Amino acid sequence: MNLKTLAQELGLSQTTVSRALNGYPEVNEATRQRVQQAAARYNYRPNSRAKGLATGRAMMIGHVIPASTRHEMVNPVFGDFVGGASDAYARHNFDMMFTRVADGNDESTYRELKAKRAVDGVIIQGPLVNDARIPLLNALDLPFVVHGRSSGIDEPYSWVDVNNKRSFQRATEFLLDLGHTRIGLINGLEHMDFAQRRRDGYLAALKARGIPTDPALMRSNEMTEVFGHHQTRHMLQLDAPPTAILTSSMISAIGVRRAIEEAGLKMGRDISIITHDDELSYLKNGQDVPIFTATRSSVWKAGEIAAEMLLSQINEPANVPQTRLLEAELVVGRSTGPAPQG
Amino acid sequence: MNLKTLAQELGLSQTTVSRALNGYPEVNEATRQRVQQAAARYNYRPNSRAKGLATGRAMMIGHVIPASTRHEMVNPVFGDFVGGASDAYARHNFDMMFTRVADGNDESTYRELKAKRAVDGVIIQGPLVNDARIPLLNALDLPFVVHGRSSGIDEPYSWVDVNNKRSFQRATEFLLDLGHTRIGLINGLEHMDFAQRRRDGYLAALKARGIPTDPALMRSNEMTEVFGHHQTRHMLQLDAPPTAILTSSMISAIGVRRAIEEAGLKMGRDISIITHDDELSYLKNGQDVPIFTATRSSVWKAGEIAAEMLLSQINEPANVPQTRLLEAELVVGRSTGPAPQG
DNA sequence: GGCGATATCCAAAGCGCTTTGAAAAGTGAG
DNA sequence: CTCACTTTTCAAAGCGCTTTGGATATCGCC
Repeated sequence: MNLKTLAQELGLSQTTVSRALNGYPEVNEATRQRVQQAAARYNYRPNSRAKGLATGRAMMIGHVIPASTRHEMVNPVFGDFVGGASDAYARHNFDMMFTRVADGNDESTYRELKAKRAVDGVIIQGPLVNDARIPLLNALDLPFVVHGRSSGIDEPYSWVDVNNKRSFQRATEFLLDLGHTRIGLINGLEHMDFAQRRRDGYLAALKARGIPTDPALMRSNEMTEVFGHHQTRHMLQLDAPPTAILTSSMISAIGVRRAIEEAGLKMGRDISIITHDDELSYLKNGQDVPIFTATRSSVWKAGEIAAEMLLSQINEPANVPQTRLLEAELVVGRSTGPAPQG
Repeated sequence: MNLKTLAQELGLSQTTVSRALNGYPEVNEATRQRVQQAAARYNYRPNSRAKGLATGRAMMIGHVIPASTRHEMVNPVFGDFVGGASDAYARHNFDMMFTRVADGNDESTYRELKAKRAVDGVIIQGPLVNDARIPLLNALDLPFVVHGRSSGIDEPYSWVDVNNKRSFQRATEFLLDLGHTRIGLINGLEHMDFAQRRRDGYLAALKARGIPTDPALMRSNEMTEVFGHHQTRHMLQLDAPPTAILTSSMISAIGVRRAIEEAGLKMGRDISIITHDDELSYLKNGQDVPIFTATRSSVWKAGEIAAEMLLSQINEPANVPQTRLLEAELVVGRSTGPAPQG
């Protein structure tokens, strides 16, 4: 069923039928009813490609996923962010498109997306320090919103980010207040912008109290369970092991806990943990009382906000760029306690 | 830049330019070179909607995600499957589209996808027992492949599945051979088809050895870490606690292990665990020697296979339906050992 | 030198929609 | 009953591509 035959069926022109369905005022209310009923009866939906061609709108948002690290697509943080975004898209009748791209082909992928007019805008996830995608997309004039920020980029762009520096600074101060002075940091990959900001927060808090930093206590890598476990085991074997560990994700925190328990220590008594908690849907931090003391900020929510921002910019290109800085809350769980005496 | 102006620029007709770029033979090789170079120079890409309208192909595969359970999209199994699928799509220049759908609106969503011609085919994930989507899609005549099967559906359809029954039967037999007779089953939601098949395998193995089944040892729910932990704690408090536990996912196995360790028991000595391991990219089962003994089958790979199957059906509607049953391997890790004497 | 076959290119139609500009129908005042 | 307006409908152009059915140029061969 298409417009043409539907119009014939109704004895009307395509114009009138189209307008009736799209809510234009210049069509008699009675006719509109007739048209809508017929459309429902025949289960008519305008062909999305034809409509897109005529309107110039794709009604589609692109997400580009680097294939480099398999993890990216599969990363639970990624999943939750995308879940939130797609809620927003659904509200506006947009769809989301995923393109996996071989390593290093980002640029041509974005160019292609633009040239093909496949999407109305894109979301950038996991920005690096000095991320080349930002100047590229600005140059391409393709609407975009970044989840996170990119240190070193001067030009304006739209972003939604958590105040990573502040939240890790607060978490570190919290541990310092409990008397901890040897605090480990198990962080994400160093070239990721968020990891750098978290480290900055950690360092700032230590510096403010005149606590020296120890490179042996600062590790960064992809935040898997195994990584958390591995690094914790190493740190515990140091001559002066940490009494507290700060980690960048719940997943690695699970590994940290595992290493602690394997060492016969008790979390929250012998050694404290604070983790960043993205409030992942399938990885809840305990039921009522959180297992881990955590800096908490919902990445699902961030996805919604970023998507709404992007859609608003597509509709109103005037109000670009927009930015939004979210503050993480510091929630106290059972994984922190006063530094052990000794 | 579009075909028309590119053709003008070259002093050729749109026909020739189009054919040159699409590799048709009836164009002089020299001209083709000229055209390709010009296309590259202007960074020309055919407008995907126009192309789709002309060809009737969307070059897009749909994935519909029920919003009911937030978990769905975020579920790591989902993520890995989709990762594998998108690898296959990328090879064939297809893109993937995600539509989140409010609970219970599946039917209208699929109808709409069909009517709008938004996609060339869809993938069904997480089939239930007697899943209504299968007859619907058959009726709609929209190409689809199911990841898993649906017991109770008679009509033919294409699927890719792991031999869940057999693999859990083998795992159970393995435990029985080690002398275990009280074996717990921590399974996925009962209305999920895979959970039912796994239970069947478990029951078949017990029955073959004349071991009575105990409902107190069979639990099913969404497979979170917390669920594994919670159920294990309960089971360990029984008068006759299990000496082995079979669980349906690595994530809940982690919870199982936590409960075991909290109880002061040692995994692999006091109590054995076998888990199903989907070989999730970010949740590896140990490095060289697996942590958990596991029935192993890569869900990433399954995604690739399902996607290839769907694409082949789109190109060749004749060879429908196809099916593919994957056998899981049983890999021995450090989580199993002989049943403790007692 | 002419003829059929082949290689190369082109004009125009068509995919299914939106939207412009105009026509037809209806309305109320004079 | 007319005229000026508003309301309602329509024909046709256009979005950017593919593809059909020719047209034109080239070639081998007798």
